[in-house]
Amino acid sequence: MPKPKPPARPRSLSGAKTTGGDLKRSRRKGRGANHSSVTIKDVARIAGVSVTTVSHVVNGTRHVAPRTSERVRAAISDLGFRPSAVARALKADRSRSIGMLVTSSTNPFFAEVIRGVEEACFARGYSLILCNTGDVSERLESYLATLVAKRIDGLAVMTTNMDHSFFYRLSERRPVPVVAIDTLDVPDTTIVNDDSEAGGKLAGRYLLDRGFRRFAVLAGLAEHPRSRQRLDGFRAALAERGVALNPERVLATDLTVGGGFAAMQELLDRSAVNPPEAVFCMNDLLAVGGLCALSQRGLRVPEDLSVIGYDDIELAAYTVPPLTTIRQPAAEIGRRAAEILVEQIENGLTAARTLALPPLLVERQSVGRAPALGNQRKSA
Amino acid sequence: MPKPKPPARPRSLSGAKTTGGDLKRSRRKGRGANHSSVTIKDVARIAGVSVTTVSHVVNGTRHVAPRTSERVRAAISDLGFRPSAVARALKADRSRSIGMLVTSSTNPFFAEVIRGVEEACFARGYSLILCNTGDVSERLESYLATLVAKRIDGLAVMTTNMDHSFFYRLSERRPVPVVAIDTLDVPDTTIVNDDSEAGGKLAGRYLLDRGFRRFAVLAGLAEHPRSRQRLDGFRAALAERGVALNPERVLATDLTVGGGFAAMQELLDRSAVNPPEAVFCMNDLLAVGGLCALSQRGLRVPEDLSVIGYDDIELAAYTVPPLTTIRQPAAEIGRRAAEILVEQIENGLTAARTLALPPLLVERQSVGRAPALGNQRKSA
DNA sequence: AACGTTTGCGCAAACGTTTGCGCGGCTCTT
DNA sequence: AAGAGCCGCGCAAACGTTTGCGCAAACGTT
Repeated sequence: MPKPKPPARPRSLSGAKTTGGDLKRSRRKGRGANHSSVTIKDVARIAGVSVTTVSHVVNGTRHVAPRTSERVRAAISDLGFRPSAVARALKADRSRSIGMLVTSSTNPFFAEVIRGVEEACFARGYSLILCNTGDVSERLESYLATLVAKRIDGLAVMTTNMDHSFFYRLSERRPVPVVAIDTLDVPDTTIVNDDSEAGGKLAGRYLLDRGFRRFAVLAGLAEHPRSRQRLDGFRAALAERGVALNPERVLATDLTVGGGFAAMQELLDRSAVNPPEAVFCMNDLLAVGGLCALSQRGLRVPEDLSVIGYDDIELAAYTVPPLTTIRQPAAEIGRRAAEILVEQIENGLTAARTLALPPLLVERQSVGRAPALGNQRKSA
Repeated sequence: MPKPKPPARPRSLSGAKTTGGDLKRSRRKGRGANHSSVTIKDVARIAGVSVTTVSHVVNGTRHVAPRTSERVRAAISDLGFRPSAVARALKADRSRSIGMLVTSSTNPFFAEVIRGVEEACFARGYSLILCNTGDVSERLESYLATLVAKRIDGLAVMTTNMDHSFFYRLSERRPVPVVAIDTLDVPDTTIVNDDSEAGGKLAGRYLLDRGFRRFAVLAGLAEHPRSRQRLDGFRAALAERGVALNPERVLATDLTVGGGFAAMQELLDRSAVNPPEAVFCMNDLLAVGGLCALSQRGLRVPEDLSVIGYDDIELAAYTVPPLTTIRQPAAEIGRRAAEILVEQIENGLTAARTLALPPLLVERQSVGRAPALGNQRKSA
């Protein structure tokens, strides 16, 4: 029973001009000598002005005489007045907060995107409500209900295995502007992405340039549209040079380290004869797992097998060996998504569009050179 | 003088271009046939009852005749009514959201803790507002102001390099219950932690048991209290067996992969003669960086040098070699912190206390055995 | 039949803001 | 000297809930 501290709030009541009636509550709401719930009325009383005036000096919404304004400001800082965002939200019907639905905020790539979103939101004066759905639909529904109840101004969605019906349902009675991140093909919705097809091509061409011809890929599950797109790009790059990708060498797995580890093992088992020279992993997590599996089997990277990843998570620079990978500008994706969202919130809905940021090849040490082409010079 | 901003709230879909002058808002608030801003009044009207009754059936706060209740429920679902959490927050002076101040949500350990916090908050009906401070104090202040304005019900703080003045300032006019995570020695505040000293001991004893005697430590910067505590535990374990830790073999670095990489290089440079047999890294990020540096130098782990980490981030199981480490129950720490916070919010402030969850040694492959003791049998 | 008691529900105030409307007093013009 | 305009400010009504108080009708008891 920690006795609350002495009343930080003088509350010199009455004494002022209100002639309304003689009964005055000395304390609002049973909250005795409680914390700083000082309201605009308190400020007004102390400064000897109306709440209107206080509001206007706080917001700079109309001219106030310098002397008055000064008194008000003094009262505000004396009392430590903080306008209630809650009351404002009620009045203005905008909460200045946006919700973010994400499969798992612990995925390093997602985490980076989230940071970008949060950063940009903050810069624009919005707060971010984080919601981990784990892609389970009841949680998702429940979160959505909460967010709607909280009257969020916008919604950012980054979910891997979301079926599209979700977006359909969302758009039919769309409560707020929505932006989808790192996804594809969602109807009538603005999307921010990297250009995954370009990324896949980058990987394919690079591997070809290094002289490789026999590839394997650790792909996402079939539902994951991003990894399908990357695969398309990869295949396209191969096709440009007349190289085919053996479908049996494309393994679907979920996009986790564990998935990569297991998939790589399976790949090795499957391809005892005629093994691939290089494997393209749909994300760095997969690559990390794959690297680990290779090492367990006593295979060296890149001497025995080359590996290329996707995302360029922070750790990719410090794997053994450091991972050559396709960089997605994760934080930038997040930032842009948030900016677009805020833009939509503040300037009204614009037509849905897709923004695809260019990926970038980051050359490190997990990709070697095919022996037969060792003499060929490329990209210092 | 700042011209008041333009109305700027079109909100209505592009359908009808409302020419000025002909004002005939058929809906409240100029929001055309827009989304679900249906209020309790609408429900009341449709159901033919008072708002009081609607409120009571929504909240189950008093008996309502079955027939009435049924009508109300029907109206609610017909109209898609969602009570406004904003209005509720205003009325009840509790927002059912809590703020989380964190240095960087991208750190894998933090990310896991955050997930735990978020999960537990959600389970208790609270939402989480995520704030990345990057440990820069202006951002922190700014976030704090925002959170206070939003009338958060509680605050979780997980910041690495926070000086204590912050907590002092926080506690002097404490706006809400606060819980600090993964920190130490903050005055008058509930803390949730792992028992880092025990963790340090675990690491020390394990390494000793494996026969090692010459150690190095990749520590956090001096300010980081957690790593100081881990170091204390480590030293204590060594002292139990009369082994000393050479202070020159304790490197202070910031707790990142890059930091670990650099620190390991420096360590190697420094200790060309009489190199350590095993190095204790204050977190797994450091260890990952260290592993990478070792590999670059052509040193094998654990044959040439053993490495033990701290945290057990997900990736630790997939490094090359897989990392032996001290596991912190990260998500559990987050969950417990959130539960304590909610408890404080709902049942009033309790005395500040510290909860230290036990860490656990996870044996993998980055720690070998000292040659001289190779014959000794221990834990399969 | 008269009177308590219970049942079922509504009135209206309050939560902390913002903002349209309007009202005095001052200054300027003629 | 008198109107016109401007300057500085306040009143009060919202925004969408919750909830203390109280009222009418139905019920149960003598």
